[in-house]
Amino acid sequence: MAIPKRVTITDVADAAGVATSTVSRALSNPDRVNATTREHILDVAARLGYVPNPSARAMSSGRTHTYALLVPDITNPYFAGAIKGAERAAAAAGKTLVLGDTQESAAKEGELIARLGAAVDGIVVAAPRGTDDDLAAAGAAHRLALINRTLPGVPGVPSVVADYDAGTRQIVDHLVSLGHDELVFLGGPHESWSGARRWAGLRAAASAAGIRARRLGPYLPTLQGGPAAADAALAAGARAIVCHNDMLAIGVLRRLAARGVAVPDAVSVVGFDDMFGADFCQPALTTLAERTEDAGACAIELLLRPPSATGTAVVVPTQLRVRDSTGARS
Amino acid sequence: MAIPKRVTITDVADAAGVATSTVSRALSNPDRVNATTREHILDVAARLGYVPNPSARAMSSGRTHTYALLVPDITNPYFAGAIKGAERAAAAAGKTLVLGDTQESAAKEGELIARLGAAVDGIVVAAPRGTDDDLAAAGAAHRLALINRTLPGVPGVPSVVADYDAGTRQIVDHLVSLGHDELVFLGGPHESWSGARRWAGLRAAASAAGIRARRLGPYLPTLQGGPAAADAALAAGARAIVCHNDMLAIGVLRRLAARGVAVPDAVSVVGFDDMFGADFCQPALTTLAERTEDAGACAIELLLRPPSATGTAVVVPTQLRVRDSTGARS
DNA sequence: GATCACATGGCAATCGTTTGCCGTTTGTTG
DNA sequence: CAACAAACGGCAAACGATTGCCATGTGATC
Repeated sequence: MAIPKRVTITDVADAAGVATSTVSRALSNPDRVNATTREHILDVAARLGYVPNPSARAMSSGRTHTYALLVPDITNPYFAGAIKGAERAAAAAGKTLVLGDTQESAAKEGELIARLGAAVDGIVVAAPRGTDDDLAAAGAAHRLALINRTLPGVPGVPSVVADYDAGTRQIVDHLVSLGHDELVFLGGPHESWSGARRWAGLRAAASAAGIRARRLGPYLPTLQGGPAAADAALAAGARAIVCHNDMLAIGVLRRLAARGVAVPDAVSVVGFDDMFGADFCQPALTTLAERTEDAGACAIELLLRPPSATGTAVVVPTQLRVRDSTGARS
Repeated sequence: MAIPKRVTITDVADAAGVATSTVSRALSNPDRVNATTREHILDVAARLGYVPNPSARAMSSGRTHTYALLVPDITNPYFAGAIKGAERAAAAAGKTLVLGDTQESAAKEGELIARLGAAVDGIVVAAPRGTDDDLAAAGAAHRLALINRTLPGVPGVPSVVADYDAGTRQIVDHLVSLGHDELVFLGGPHESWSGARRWAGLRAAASAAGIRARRLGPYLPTLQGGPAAADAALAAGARAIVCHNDMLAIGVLRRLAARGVAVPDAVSVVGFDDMFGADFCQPALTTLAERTEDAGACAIELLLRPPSATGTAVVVPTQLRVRDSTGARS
């Protein structure tokens, strides 16, 4: 099973009777050669099955045409959208996407950035776990773009964030329209940047709407966090519960069902993310959808653009998906 | 925001007062240099923050230390496990994983193989969409490994497959023990290799157990396929339904619920994959789990190994997860 | 008809690393 | 103490592409 020797640019040049430089230009700088010559070279290249060697290309040009996407946990469906979007944007631009799983660890994240930094033209970090300083340092050494995190005061590191302000307002408006006059937020880990934004948004929106908002937690942002969170919410007399994310929300739903609490009749539950499964859990979850696919694509596009001196923060809209887990206050 | 110039092996060599070859060997061939020298070089390298340039390394050594994983649809949670496993195995070996989404298309799959083939040391194709000929050709040009597909008669292309024979036997045994004496299989697309294996296994197991097995379909292997599939199964008088995969099974569950058919009291439903969400849909789905994470890791490991002349087919076990969607025959 | 500009293609240096080969040093052995 | 081998480190040639610079040829312009 010998791997056939690869066809190099020299082979093409020889076969076409031109110099390698001409072949190179015919392929990557079409205006630089005569149309006839180019046709001929392209023909020969196609006939020989020539595929440029990316490493060699990277060596001389300095660009690898490869981008990296780092996520805290690949299996978390929340990130599947971002991965898909990034892959789509990269593929559309003829770029390659490499994927890294940081295992929710700031250390692993830093390691990956250092290791991949040399191999790619830019790195997208989704929901970064590192500190602002970590990220600023990384941003100084590599092209970086962030998803759901901003780096205030650090120019040159663009980011894409979900519009939590508008989103949380939608949540509050929805609950208010159902007759609720207070909500309980079941928070996730304190370090979570998006968690902080979600709570800040909820609090502001609640205050604007004249209803009360309380925060409990932190809880594990997973199914396993559900029981503790649900019990605490019930103990606090909650009628409207907003959860840090859908995983927790679904965990809460299960606990409520186990305890015989009717949703949405006795208690309303809202999640964040519109994660895969949010529509087929029982009852189907009302949740704030984030268009993570657009966010992923957008982050890659930010890196494809020439670096902008001023750090951009693209805001992607969010939408409340009203399903069956929210209802009129009892 | 100038990207600082990267430290090269020459810088390290100069700073350490040795030749570049020595630095190179100190890093990648430790036994070839004196321990003292190596220590010194490693120190200097660390102090300077030297990171080897992967492209340059690839140029001279021919190995990129990068592997590709191609999946039909990144957002399909079924593949999340394989992605995670592959990433884990690659990271453990100090390798980089690049990800490709073939969008369920044989053409895109072929394109990606051709484009990435030059950039990686090996490619894992999960649930390949290409024909046997396509894959054999690709396998001749690149190191390839397949997940859930075999290439009979083509040596040199190893694969990892789920143990559907044992798995379907478990399903049938489970149904039989619940008093069922026939089952209806709601099939997915005809081209699906695993679909064919699943049906073949079910049929054989059913025949061995002395119960009847019928196949309906093909249906869309998605939530959207549910209504048509469920209606057909009901029309056929099914009491035990086995679905091509969990997505379809959940679609079927929803349709049954909508039609007021009690699960598992009136009808039992079984899926394949133990996909994310199978445990929190309503009722929780009995399904055959595939350990896709192990499969992904295993596929990468097959590529990490020196090429074996004889194509291997690693079989990873499957397990039936009995939940709430199956019950005694009514 | 001389001059000039531009289009075109070739030469050769370069990117950062690996690795085959060779020279030197050092230690071992008879 | 001579002879030899092993250990170690350096030189320089690859690897396959890009790209700055130069040489040539062509047509346009005065």
